[in-house]
Amino acid sequence: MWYIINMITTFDAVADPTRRQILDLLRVRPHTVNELVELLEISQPGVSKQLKVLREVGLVQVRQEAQKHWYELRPEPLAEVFNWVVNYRSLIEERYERLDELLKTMQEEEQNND
Amino acid sequence: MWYIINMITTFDAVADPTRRQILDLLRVRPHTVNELVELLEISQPGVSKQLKVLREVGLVQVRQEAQKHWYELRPEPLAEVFNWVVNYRSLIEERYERLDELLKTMQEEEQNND
DNA sequence: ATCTCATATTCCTTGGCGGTTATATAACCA
DNA sequence: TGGTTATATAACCGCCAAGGAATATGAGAT
Repeated sequence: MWYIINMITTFDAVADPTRRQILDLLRVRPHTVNELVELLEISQPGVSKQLKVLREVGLVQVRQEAQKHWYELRPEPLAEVFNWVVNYRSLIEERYERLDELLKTMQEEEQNND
Repeated sequence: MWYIINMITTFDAVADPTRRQILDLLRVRPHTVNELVELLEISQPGVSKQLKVLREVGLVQVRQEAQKHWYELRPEPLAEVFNWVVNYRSLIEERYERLDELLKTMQEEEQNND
């Protein structure tokens, strides 16, 4: 008998602001847990827990060096998010372009009113 | 006295698979609630609830036509997600490129072994 | 007015999440 | 060995989300 329980996805992982913050920090360079604890504003167990989540979805990996655990980014799973949202890219930009045009039109009309 | 309560973000909105499914459907064309109910596998109140969430973050808008409510996509808020994940784009692709190179190297070595 | 169709809202249950404190583990040091 | 540093795990709490069933609202149709 199999129970499929609650597999967390990459989308879930990046939905949490703390975890995004961690990823943004690891994008710069690997950090130890304590370094992250000092940079974030949650307790050490809190950080360890979020790191565990990130590990489970494969977004980070650990390199142990004596007592220190260096966490580093594994960006690959973000491809899923990127590939999803990129489908909307043209729509997003299209609207911006239309907005640009609207603003231009308004400016021109304003000038014509002088 | 101010209570800042639980503002849902665009990231939260797209973290839910049902809501992503709705967005993907609305990307094709506007849909009524009942159309979505038939395409998704949750109850009508369930759909209405997710649409409310999407409305709150500005990802959809409604156009009412008699009893029918046409929901259509408002992609703008996705820019936030896109702009975040795009920072990782080079990292993702870099890795893929390295993988490509590795595969090429392996193939070449294999040929050399003939 | 009443009936029906389309949608929203309310109330409820279940379950998990993000955070905490306390404790365990593990590696190094003296 | 005992002590210290670094991290993980356990137990717990408060909160809210996702979904369903029942009900309300609202807009035609007759």
